[in-house]
Formats: sequence, structure tokens, C-alpha cells
Amino acid sequence: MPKVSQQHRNARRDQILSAARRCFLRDGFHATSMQDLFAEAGLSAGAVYRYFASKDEVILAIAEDNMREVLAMINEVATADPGRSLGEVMAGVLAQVQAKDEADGVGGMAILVWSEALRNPALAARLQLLLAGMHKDFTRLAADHQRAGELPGGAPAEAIARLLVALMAGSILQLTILGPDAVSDVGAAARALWPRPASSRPAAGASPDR
Amino acid sequence: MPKVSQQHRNARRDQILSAARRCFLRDGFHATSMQDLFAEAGLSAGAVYRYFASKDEVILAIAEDNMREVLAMINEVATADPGRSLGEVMAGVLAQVQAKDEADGVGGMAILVWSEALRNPALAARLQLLLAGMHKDFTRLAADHQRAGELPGGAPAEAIARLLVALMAGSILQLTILGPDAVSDVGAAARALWPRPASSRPAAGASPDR
DNA sequence: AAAAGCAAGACGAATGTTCGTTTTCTGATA
DNA sequence: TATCAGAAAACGAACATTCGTCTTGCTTTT
Repeated sequence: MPKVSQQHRNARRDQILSAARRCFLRDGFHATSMQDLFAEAGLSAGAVYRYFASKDEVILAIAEDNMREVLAMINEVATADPGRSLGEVMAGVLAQVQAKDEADGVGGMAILVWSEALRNPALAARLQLLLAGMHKDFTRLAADHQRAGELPGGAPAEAIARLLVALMAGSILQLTILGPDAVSDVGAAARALWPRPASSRPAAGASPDR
Repeated sequence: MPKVSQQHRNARRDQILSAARRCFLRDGFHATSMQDLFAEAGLSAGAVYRYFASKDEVILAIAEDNMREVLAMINEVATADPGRSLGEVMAGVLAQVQAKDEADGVGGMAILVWSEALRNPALAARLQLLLAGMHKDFTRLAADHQRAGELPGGAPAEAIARLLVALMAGSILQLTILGPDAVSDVGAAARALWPRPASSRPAAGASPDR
């Protein structure tokens, strides 16, 4: 017989996780002490340890959330592709990442995760999955645009997708270290480098809106 | 009057720094304790603290070395450009980064630095300088290739350079997390996307080798 | 050339603090 | 009343750093 409702438990867990996210974004994983986390969450040590067995478990939960969000964002923009050029699609993804970073610091958290993945095998595996997911979406995107004659066929779509994944990751770094303007530049460059092809099949009526 | 020669002091400092690099690459900045560093260097605590006032100072020294090396690498390959296509130049830089990473883990260290720069303002400033340096080199490169008609003129060279910086950073991430094959793909894609233009001024005899 | 003096490198145990985690106990709820 | 979430205190371990002491080898003096 639980003493509290399941939704109360979920609320507590979210309370801990959102506090942890704030702490981690402020100080990083290792410079955040569990005491910092207790204070930020307004809870005692015992309460937090009732929901997470260790600090690493909190880190993993936060990191997984962040990676899930990034993948969902890319999947959404890259998949729901009307007749837009590759450059427009990439610029759109970048704009969305930038907006989300402003809202919840998704970029800074991504960098923390990259660094932590170097020493944490479980996290490294998840990060590889994330990159594989991005790679898959971008491969489809690249193949589509190759078929439309918008991209050269000289390299496999998989290779071009790797380049696009690198573009995303590097933009997140620049977004976090240099600010949003740098990322706007990347978007502008992408539009210029990969514009709509001059001659191509109509590719279904291009809806001009969003 | 020093008791030991200057080169002995330099040797000791290098001994500490190379031990620190090994420790940091193995465990990260914060999971490496000073005791770990003492053991790896084969020195006492007092000896290390004679050369560096604090752990942060060691971290800063290592990080600066790494950033200097990265910038030198890019500067070398991107500047000494004969008549190669942009794609070939980028693939060349990537290959060099990959080789250097295999030798001394420059990629992993870069990721540690990115993460640390989020909380360390001094390091963040240096990282911004590094990115600015890369951006400068790549801007010149992009402008050259725009002039040659190899790249569209629709975007300023500065914006294209931002994209190339992102490409580099993202490749370093993929190199470290996924391994060298991913980066080879990026190089191949760069060659395909930015080949030598079909018609252009001869641009000095193209050396077929390397 | 030999010996004495001395500045500075190196040592490593000890410091107080802070770490992540555990244990104990209380009070509210079903 | 029986149960358990949560608070609070406490745990040993590990942390970065300091400090008093020894050691070393150059400089000066004879």
C-alpha cells in the first residue's frame, strides 16, 4: 500500500530532475554536489535517495532526457520535409535547436553529456544511439536530395549524413560558446550552399508556409 | 641563483604536464585527483605544487596546449593551399586531426575543454579565441574558393566559415565517440560536395600528389 | 682545489573540508 | 493502527592544499 499517490511520486521525481538540470547546467555534473542538489530541490538527502540510487543515476536520467529531446527535434524537422531545399531544412533544424537552447539550455547539457560519455560507458552507448538516430534521419534526407539532383551523387548518402551530423554537433558547440549569432550564420551558409536546384521535378507542390 | 638548471625545471614541468594529460584523458578533469596526478608523474605533492599553484592552473595549461595544437594544425593545412578544392582541403584537415588524435588523444581533450569552458570563464575566453582563429582561417579559405567560382556567392565568406568551423568541431565529436571511420565519411562527403570546379582559371599547376 | 654555506627543490604526512551515501527517527496518511 | 515518505544527522572516504623537514648541488671562501 503506497502512502502517496503515483502522481505524487512522479511529481517528486520531476522536482528532483528539474532541480538537477538547473544545477548541472550551472556547475556541470561533477562540480555539482548532492548537497547542492538537495538545496536546489528543497528536499532532504533521504528524499532524493528514495528516488535515485546514486548520483550517476540522476546524471544518466538527465542525459537521456536531453538526448531524447534533441533526437525528437531533428526527427520532427528533418522528416516533415515538404519540398524544401536541404539548406532550408538544416537551417530550420538549427533555428529550432537555438530556440530550445534559449528555453532550457539544451546545448549546454549536450556538451556536458559529450564530455561525460568519455568516461561513462553507459552514457557513451546512449550517445552512440543518438548519433546513429541522427545519422539515419539525415541519410534519408540526403538520399532524397540526391535523387532530386540537388546534391552530387559522388558520395554515398551515408557519408553526406555524417557531415550533416557533424554540422549539427559543431553548431551546438558554437551556439553555447559563441552565442546564437554564430548559429544563424551557419544556417545562412547552409541555405547558400544547398539551395533549391534550378531545374528539378516539381516534387509535390511546395507549401510556402512553415 | 637556481639550484638546478632552467632546462631541468622545464623538464619537470613537462613531466607534470604529460602526466596530467594522461590522467585527464583517462578520467576527465574532475575525476582526476591531485593524488592520481602525483602518482602518474612519479612526484610528490610538494613538487607538483612548486610548479603549479592549483589544479585549475594545471587544467588551464593542458587546455591551452591542446587548443594551440588544434589551431596550428588547421592553420597549417588550410593556409598552405595550392590549387586544391575546398573539399580536399577540409578532408585534409580532418585526416590530420584524426592522425593526431590517434597519437595523443587531441579529440578527447578538446571535448573535455568544451565542457570545462562552460564553467570556467578563463577557459571560455581561450576557447572563443580558438574558434575565432579557426573562423579567420576558414573565412580566407571560403573567400578564395568563392572568388574561384567554386562556391556560391550568396552568403558572406564569414557565414560559410562558421559552417566549416562547425564541421570541424562536429567531426571531432564523432571521431571521439564513433571512431575514425565516421570522420573518413565526413571527408569523403566534403570532397563530393565541394569538388574542384569544372571550369575555372588554372590556379597554378595542380600537384596531383597528396 | 677543497670545504663550507646556503638557497631552493623535493618530500610526504597532516590539515580541515567536502564528498556521496547511509542510518535513524518522526509524523502524516490510508 | 500500520506503513512509509521524508527529514536530519552522521558516516567514512577522499578531496585539494599546506607545511615542516630533508636533500641537493651551485656559489663562495679559504
